[in-house]
Amino acid sequence: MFITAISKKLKITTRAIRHYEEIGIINSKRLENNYRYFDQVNVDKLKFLVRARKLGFSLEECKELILLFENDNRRSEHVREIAKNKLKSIKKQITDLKDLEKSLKWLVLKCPGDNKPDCPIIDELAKG
Amino acid sequence: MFITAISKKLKITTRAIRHYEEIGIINSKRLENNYRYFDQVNVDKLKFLVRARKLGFSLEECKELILLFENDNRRSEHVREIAKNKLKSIKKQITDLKDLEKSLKWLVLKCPGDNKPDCPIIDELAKG
DNA sequence: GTATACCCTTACGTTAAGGTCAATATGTTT
DNA sequence: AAACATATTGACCTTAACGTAAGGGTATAC
Repeated sequence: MFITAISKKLKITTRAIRHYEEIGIINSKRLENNYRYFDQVNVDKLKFLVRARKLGFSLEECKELILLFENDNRRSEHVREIAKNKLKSIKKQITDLKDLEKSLKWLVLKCPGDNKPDCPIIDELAKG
Repeated sequence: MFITAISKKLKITTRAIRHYEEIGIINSKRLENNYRYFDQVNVDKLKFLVRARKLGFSLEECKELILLFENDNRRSEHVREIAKNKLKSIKKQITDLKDLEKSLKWLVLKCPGDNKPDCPIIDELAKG
């Protein structure tokens, strides 16, 4: 398959695909005219990558996962460890964002939102 | 105050402070030796900025908030609108992350995490 | 007179792509 | 064969908020 066909199939841009190749996550063959050609193996890898990205893994992490994907001697504990770490960081992000949400909610609630300058939000940010 | 003193006081790096100045959010005076000098007004602005950053506002948003902070003719509804928009985007981020968390949790649970290659996480990412 | 603790500017690196470009390549009309 | 439309290529620019390093000035203490 050519790059545009895959990009449509996987709903990602051609630019993204080239980027993944540039940083060595995936690869492709070249035809005589220098066009990229993706065989089934490469398409499957790309599919894997897209799915992993959707699960929140960074490209670095995806790279690692693909190596495991391709390694028949992998240990599932290794894969699980990566997923657990990601889960941990996602949990932290959620906690942090919830804290922000709480503070912001409270401030928005306290602010009259009228045409006068007195504003508890500004006051809170400015307080000594 | 000099830049290092403030950075220690506000627990941010000197690089961050210079950056804020570079992009025109804050400003400072210069002494004869070209050192930055921050008077009380500038320190207060920086404090405001640091607090706003902690609440998750981008530097662009902080810039806007500081303009309102300094504008005695502001309307509190303007400030409230900015905070409400931020709140909305934070809520969306939380929802998205929770979805990821759910998927990952399930995968981690299903994976045996032993020394064998069979891994439901890999299978899930690779599935047709 | 040198050690150290500051301070300065310039400028490239980071994440994960998206945008834009000119230069080729291919395919279809005329 | 020439004109035109569409694909593809690599390369460089941009984003956010700094981090990091290089290379050099200044101030105080010992």
